[in-house]
Amino acid sequence: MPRIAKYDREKALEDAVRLFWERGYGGASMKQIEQALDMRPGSLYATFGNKDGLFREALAVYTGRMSNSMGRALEESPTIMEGIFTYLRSLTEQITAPDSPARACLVVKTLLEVTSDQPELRDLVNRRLREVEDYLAELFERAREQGELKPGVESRRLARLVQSQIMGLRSLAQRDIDTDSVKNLTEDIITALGAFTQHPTTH
Amino acid sequence: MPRIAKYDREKALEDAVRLFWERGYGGASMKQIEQALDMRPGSLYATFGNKDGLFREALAVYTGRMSNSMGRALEESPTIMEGIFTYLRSLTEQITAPDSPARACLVVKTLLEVTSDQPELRDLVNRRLREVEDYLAELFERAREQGELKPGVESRRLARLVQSQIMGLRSLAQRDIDTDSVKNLTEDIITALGAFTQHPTTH
DNA sequence: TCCGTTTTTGAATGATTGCTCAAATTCAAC
DNA sequence: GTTGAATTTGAGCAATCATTCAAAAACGGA
Repeated sequence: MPRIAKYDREKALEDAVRLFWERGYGGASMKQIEQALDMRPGSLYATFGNKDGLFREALAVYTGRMSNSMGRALEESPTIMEGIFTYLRSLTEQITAPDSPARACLVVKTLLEVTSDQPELRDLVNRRLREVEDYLAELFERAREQGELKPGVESRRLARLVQSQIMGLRSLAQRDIDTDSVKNLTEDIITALGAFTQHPTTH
Repeated sequence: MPRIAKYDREKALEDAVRLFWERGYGGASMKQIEQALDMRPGSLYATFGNKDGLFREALAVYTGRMSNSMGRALEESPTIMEGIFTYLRSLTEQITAPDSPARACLVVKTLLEVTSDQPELRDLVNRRLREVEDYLAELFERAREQGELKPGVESRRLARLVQSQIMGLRSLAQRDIDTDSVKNLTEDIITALGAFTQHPTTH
């Protein structure tokens, strides 16, 4: 067995996430990818197949990180709804960090970028977003059973509402706007979601 | 004075709005623009300068339409907050129409697409979004004075919240999702905003 | 040290990008 | 008709796009 792989696959994918997150799928050229990952075309194509393949793997890394972040917030919170609010605050800290490649979500950026002549990518991001919706719906169904939600609240509708809140928060945060305004917005979103929770939101 | 302009500028801009709205700025190639507007490169560049110039004019047409739509909703409503809710419902009807080029907002699509090496475009969309924020803030300041808002609600924060709601609504609607779910989401957003209004939301 | 396999390199591919401009066309004025 | 200015045309520009592949380099095993 000769020659060990010089380039760490994980390190390369981290760089890819950063570049795609900052510039989007179409906005990141292979030349820029070569620079960011410090790899030559031959190695890139041998390792990831093509630009699509690299993007898919980078997207998987990105969504995995986001899931972990939400999971951690839920673990350290006494109730599900408080876990959601804790996650929103944690997310706000993350995206307003000075070294964040972008504040908007990479999945949403791709959703808004991709057209009907890229059906594979389109289906991929739709699948990811549907998975998040399903996960949230399960969470809120448990929250409902535990009396955390007002009577009559549908868990799946609340799931889509919360997903739209995250999309809106992160898209607005992509504006040229100061960090305090983003944090205020997060608190206002939590307040607004209080219309669906049994007990008034704490903050 | 010879030769009258064959191509109707307004008609061309309408086609440009449709194409850019569907495919985004970078996703619409000049070849596709030539087809959609039925114009040859020479006419295009003579009329609009370059791709940037065409996009700027198309964006102005788009934002003008959106402003009109909100203005109409506010006119036909007895209070400001009801006008906002009427607008949200009207917007939902518009974007779920089968011939809509996209459900997501063209300005937000551009905001998430544009990078730091396109500072003019970046500034342009930020300016437009700031204008909407300012307009909403004035509206909500009036609403506050007329007792439509709960005590302590800041008009500018509410303006950014509502803008983020619209961004979230339209971004989620861009998912492969049925019309009824979008309409339900709109109602849930209105319910959520009820946390800031003096009288409970009607629907 | 040499071998054999794998990885890396980077020049080159054809297609597409936004854009230019000389030539052809069109129409009002006469 | 003829003229003359404005508009339209479309071939063609250099640059960039994603991608390929033969050659060079790198390294474990002998």
